Amino acid sequence: MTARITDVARAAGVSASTVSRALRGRAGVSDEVRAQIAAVAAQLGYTASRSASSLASGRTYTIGVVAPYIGRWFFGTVLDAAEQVFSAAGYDVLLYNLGSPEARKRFFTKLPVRKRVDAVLSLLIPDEDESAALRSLGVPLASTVGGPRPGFTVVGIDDRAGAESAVRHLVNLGHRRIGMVSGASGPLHWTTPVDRRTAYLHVLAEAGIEPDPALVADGDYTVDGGERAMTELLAASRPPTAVFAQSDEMAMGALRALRRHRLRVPDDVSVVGFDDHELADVVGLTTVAQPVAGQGAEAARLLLRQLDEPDAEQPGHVQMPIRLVLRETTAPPRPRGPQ
Amino acid sequence: MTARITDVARAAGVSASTVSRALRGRAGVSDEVRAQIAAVAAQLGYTASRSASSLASGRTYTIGVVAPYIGRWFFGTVLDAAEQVFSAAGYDVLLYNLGSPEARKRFFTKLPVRKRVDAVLSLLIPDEDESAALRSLGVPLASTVGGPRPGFTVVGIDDRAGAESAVRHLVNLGHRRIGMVSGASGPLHWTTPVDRRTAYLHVLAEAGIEPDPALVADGDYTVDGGERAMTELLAASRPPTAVFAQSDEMAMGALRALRRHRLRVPDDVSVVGFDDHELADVVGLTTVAQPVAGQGAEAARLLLRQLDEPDAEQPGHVQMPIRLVLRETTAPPRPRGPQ
DNA sequence: CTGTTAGCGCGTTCAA
DNA sequence: TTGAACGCGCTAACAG
Repeated sequence: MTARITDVARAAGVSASTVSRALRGRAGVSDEVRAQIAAVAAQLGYTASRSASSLASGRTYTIGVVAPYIGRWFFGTVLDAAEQVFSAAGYDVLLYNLGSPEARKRFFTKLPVRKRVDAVLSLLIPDEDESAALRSLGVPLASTVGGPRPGFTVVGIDDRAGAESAVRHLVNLGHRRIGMVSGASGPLHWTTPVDRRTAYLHVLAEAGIEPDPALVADGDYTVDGGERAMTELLAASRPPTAVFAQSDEMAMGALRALRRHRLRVPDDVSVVGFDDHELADVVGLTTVAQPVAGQGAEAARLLLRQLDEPDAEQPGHVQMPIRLVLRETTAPPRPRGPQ
Repeated sequence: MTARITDVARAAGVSASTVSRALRGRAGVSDEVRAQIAAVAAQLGYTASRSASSLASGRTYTIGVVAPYIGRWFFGTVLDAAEQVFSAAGYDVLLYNLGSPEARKRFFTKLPVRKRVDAVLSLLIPDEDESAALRSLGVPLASTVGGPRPGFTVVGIDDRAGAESAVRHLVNLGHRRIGMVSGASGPLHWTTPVDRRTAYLHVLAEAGIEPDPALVADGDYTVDGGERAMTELLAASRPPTAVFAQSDEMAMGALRALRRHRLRVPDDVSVVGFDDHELADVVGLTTVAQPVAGQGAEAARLLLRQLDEPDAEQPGHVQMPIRLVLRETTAPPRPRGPQ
């Protein structure tokens, strides 16, 4: 079997406590003894059992990360960046993928992270009960999505400002019939789509454009959903000359739908996305760029800092910069519109 | 604090052992006592401490997943699917993102999963030493990449057949100057790019085409790398009329490079990818489709079966189906080639 | 600076 | 069917 702490202690001719102190870099061990122990431990291939040490110390050196749909670019990228920060600091990551309602319910009722993690990073927006459940863990909490919430350190962007810049861009190009492929309107307590919709309506009002319900469709934050939504918009009696998609993946689905309808972008229809997806550049998508990996890394760092200095002041909300990236899917409307 | 097993025992008027047995569904507890205990536990919000129970039992109900670059579509998708299978079976997932050489080295020397996981799923191809390190954990091992390896259950595809079908497609269209954007040729012991390269050379030989080293460039499995590689190929004295990219992400980078050079696809240059990325459809990319999520889910299932029935026969290698998907980035070469 | 003692919260014998 | 005793491997508090 694998070596235990007493094996190292015996081989080094010291007590188990000394080995423990030496290996964890705690003070109170002479340099030579420490070096000796390190050598013996390395030779025996000794690693302290996390179960045992966390049982004894109460610290787990593990961070719980809860996410919906890891396969989605946005979440995968955030997770990737956060994981790097955590593991560089010696923390492991316990991942919970809560895409399905059952998985989500199971997680929040059983709360398998209880006593298993030192902190939680949430990539999803919990509702009131879920928030309370997380707070009951008694560990630092952070999130990279949604607005400020009590008990959480939230690293996000100004969704309204971002969406406004996208829609305003279309207005400035001269579009009047501006559609929107919105995010999931489902039971998720997701403020993002709401904020972006508010921004959309706000800019239309500002420009004196009457909103048309037939020009808004739900794209469920997926490529396929975006395609369906765009198809729906194109079926309107007076289809849009420009569309704001609340995510790049939906925007790409919209592009696919347009291609299938033999409509040209941006000649017939302009499209703006949101995220600056890794592949947005490939398809020439105009979009609102946000620092996705940056948000994951920053949230991770803030969590680690809370762990290191529990008493230090913590920002409740950090806002990262956004910017409109102009590419090739937007242009002024054609004189007479599509068809 | 959170309730411990003795709290439940006291409240239910039984001993801790009985609570333990009752809650884990072990035999030897009367139905009424079991129901009573379940009620009390639920009311107290009791969940057994994973640290304590794994220390006592040796089982962790945790699976370690090691991956490079979770942010990459392929790995994110595999991970997503695998996680769903694991969590549905009551297992947690410990994620290790080993993108950087330092992270990778740290992981394999310290082996933080020792005594922490019941099994390991590897999304990367370990070299000999790394394989040995994983085997030394003494737990079931599975992988979704590369070829068969001792000690591992590998769920993969026939890389050679897949690459051959892609290159043969180009040959059949009439192309003679066929380039390749290959995968990382770095220190990773990654048999995939080697297999795909072998297939490429094999098909060329079969067609009586002399391979030209100037028509092969390394794209590092990234979009940016694919763009660089394509740019390199275009700088050749006689550039290719068709290109096989070893991944869709590199193919998309190649498309971007072509667009920047004002070359049209497929009129000037044909492009074939590999993976059938979620967005391949959006850009109309012809590619070799493989069941990515399917591989993750299947590997996870095989791992769980090994945990349930340690003595059952296990397949060492499972091959999933592939197929060439024809879209719009491939066509016969123009009579006189580009320029 | 180092060793000894006493748990951390469970699961698992063994008796009853 | 149940309970008491023990130990999983480690860290923390206390001596020395």
